[in-house]
Amino acid sequence: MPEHDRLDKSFSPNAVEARFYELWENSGAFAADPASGKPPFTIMIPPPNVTGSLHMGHALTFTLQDVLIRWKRMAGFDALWQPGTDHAGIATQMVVERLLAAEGTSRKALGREKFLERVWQWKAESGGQITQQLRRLGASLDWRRERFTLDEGLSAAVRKVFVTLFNTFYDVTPEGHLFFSETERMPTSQPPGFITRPRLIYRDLRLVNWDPKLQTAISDLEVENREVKGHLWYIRYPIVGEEDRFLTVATTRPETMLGDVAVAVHPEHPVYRDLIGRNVELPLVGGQIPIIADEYADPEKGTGAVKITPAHDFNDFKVAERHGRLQKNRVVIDHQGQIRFGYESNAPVGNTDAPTQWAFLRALQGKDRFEARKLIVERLEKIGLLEKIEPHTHQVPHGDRSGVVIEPLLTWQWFADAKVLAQAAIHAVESGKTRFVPEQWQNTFFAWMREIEPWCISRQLWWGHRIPAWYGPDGEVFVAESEEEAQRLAREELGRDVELRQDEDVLDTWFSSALWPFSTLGWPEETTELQRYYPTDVLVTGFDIIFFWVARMMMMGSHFMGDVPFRDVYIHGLVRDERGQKMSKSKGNVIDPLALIDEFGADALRFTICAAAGPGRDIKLGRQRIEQQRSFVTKLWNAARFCEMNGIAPVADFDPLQAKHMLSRWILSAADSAIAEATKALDAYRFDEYAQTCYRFLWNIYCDWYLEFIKPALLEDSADTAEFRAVAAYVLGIILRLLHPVMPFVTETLWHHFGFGDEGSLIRAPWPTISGRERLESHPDVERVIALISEIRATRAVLNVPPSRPIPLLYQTGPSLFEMWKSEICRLARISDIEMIEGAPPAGCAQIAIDNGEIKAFLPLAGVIDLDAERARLRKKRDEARAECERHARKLSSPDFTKRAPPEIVEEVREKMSAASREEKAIEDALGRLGG
RNA sequence: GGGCGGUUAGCUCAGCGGUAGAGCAUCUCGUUUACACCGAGAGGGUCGGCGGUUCGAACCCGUCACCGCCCA
Repeated sequence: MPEHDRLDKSFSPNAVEARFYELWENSGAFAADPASGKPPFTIMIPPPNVTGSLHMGHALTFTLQDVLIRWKRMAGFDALWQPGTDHAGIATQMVVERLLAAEGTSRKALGREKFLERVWQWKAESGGQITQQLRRLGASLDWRRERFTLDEGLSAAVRKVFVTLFNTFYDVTPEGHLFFSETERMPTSQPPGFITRPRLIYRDLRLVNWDPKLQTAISDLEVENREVKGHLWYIRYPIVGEEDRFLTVATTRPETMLGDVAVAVHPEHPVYRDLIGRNVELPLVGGQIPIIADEYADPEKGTGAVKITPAHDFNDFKVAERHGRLQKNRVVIDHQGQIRFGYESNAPVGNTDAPTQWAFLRALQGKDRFEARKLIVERLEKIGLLEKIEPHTHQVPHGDRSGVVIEPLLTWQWFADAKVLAQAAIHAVESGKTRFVPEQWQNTFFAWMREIEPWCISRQLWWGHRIPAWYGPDGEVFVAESEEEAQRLAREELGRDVELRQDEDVLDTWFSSALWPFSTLGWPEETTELQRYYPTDVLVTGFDIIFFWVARMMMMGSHFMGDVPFRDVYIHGLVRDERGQKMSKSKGNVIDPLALIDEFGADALRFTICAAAGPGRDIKLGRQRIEQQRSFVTKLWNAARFCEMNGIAPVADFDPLQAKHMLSRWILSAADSAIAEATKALDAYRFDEYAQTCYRFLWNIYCDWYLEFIKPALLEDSADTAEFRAVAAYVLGIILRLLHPVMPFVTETLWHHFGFGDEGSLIRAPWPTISGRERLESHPDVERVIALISEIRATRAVLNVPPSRPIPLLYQTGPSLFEMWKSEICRLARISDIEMIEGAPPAGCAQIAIDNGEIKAFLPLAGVIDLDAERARLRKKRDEARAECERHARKLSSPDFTKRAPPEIVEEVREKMSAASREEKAIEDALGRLGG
């Protein structure tokens, strides 16, 4: 053992964590090495927001990833764990805007350029704190390769992808196959014939989810539906040409009536069918709108008639599209969520003699949508067109960042044709090129991908990748990777130099994240990294992120790389609090992983997470659980301390195959089993089983039995002592290596302390392998001794013989077991002496039986124990044996069973029955001796 | 309304066709070369209900109930 201080009485994580982390990082232990010649193993982290700070969800996902990467690194792979952050367009812009507001200024006051400077400044000062926090967790990311989605390289990839997709057209063959054609110079004014061939990225006037607070489009995924208690307002629309006849519609958003273009009823509706094709007057606004037939109108809902407002409702938009002649762009609410007539192209109709309420409408102009709702309802009531109001609970879309009600808004945006891009990704999962673990998540993936809507990729923000599109004087679009290139295209198409204006908008952050698995490796350059590490081996993430990351990375990776971005997608659960509640700031049940690390150490947190990470389950975590699991870290520490005190240290050329003693062979064999099980568990992403295997082996085998068995030899220096020490050290070395992926700090500390290797070298140590063919053999003798000692202990406990009172043990026939293991039995079962007896045991003995009564022993306790208690104990055991015997007998007596069940099962049951019967007999004998 | 997942010992969860398991908690005993964040032991479950398939079901199928998510 190296010369240094003894291990402290307890492990102090805080004293070693930072030091080891630095040691690893500075020595290049985390670094992937493309030149290594080892097989690669790659994990890309789904990049966290640059604004983010470490929460329990991160702690979970990064712990699992770190376990995998450390394991593979030890197992001889060239492990690349690619770190980085994304620029989080909305979140970051909000953070900086808040700062500006506090300084009394604003984004708009600063102007775009100054604002962006400010954001970069913020990023330099406070961005990416999560990368520091991940170090506290022990995450062994290859920091030298850290990337940011707005890096020059990644930005170039974004531009390239955008331009390429813009210039990619697709067609569908009659067989339904997609094919793509790229052209670099497709004139904006497309010749006829090309018009039917859509681009993979295009600009379109469509309804999008508009966040009136942030004033940008957001994607479907950034919208969350919240249940809201609202109302259903029943509004009467006068039927044209009939006095006092109305068609009543029910709506949750009365203010949108200003933009109605029709009323729809079900084509088969018994009452309304005759109204189809006629008109109603649009109240307040005036003018006539048609009554149309559409199955969207559900006869069961409301009145069965629905108002159609295509410019402000997704469903209505589709209805209007089906009825081509309807005016689709009748916009009455603007980007700030205010009433705005004449916004785009339309104004109130007001061209008939219907009672248009001009003054009222003028007063509405510029009013907030919710205030307008109130005013409109009041006015309708006043003129007698409000039939009734019912309370109504419904789902209302809210922006997940801003928290305000989303307004569907008709705007020009850029879209990616997700439907087409999804095809290859769907196929990859169908064909097993990418595998979900647990498998059922593929259904979620399929459901989303098969129904996917066009992906709105433009955002009305400043922080992000500016859309590489430039507009000419007459609105011609030139999409290019640079302004010079756009100029060239413009010159080519227009025949002259013109002034170009770049699109003001930026791209959705997820657009760049989707490229992460290859853009970080240097794409579009053909780097060695790209060739070596793509496709990556596994993506580890939560199910809430399947659509955001998994789906989009799959789409982009499949399209641009021609292969999936990852082979496996491991989906873990969500972290919840002890009671199963989702952690949220508003509930106040958030736990800070850094506080837990401070208190219990990173190893304890990591082990707790790992042990709880069963497949397809959410993970309930709280302080208490970590406190409990910390005892395992302590157990390891104390076992090591015991070893240290007893001069256990690695023996240089120790060969486990040469170990002679039965105990040595038994523990080495058990270690082999633990290695095999732990490795198998990790291979199957069974983090819980991996943790449990290590736990059991260290605690219930190594500590509880092996160390206990060898204690006397350590003390007295017997012939076996040297071997026992060597084996103990060897097995400790296995334990440290097995546990290193999940508990890197304590294991690394002990590794060096015991002289297994240099300081900080465990991370590079080889993953343990099974030591030899016969190691997985069984060792019935040791198992029997353990069973015997356990039986004696149990008997003593039930009979209230205190451990402080040694008692003798008698045995009848001569298995050498008792002689061979005499001292162990005596010590561990608190036996004073072991003696062989001839003939029947003396009266008043308690009987110990193992191997179904094959091996018997007796505790002569006459006068010491309560014979009634012993009788009761034996009767209970006998009844159990008898019941078991009968159960088996019943089975065997059924001809159905013996005829139809597999013979080996029948044989097994027969075995069990006879064993139970022998046991019953043995106990019966003992009872007889006790006269009961 | 559609889909997915869950319902097993007081708690947290394994097991997913051949006699119900672990950890924690509870109770009893215990200072024995580390460890009371410990050691030895014990008690505790008709595996959500009902049907079905099977020689045999916690496990497969159907159905219902309750809980939780996701999508409309």
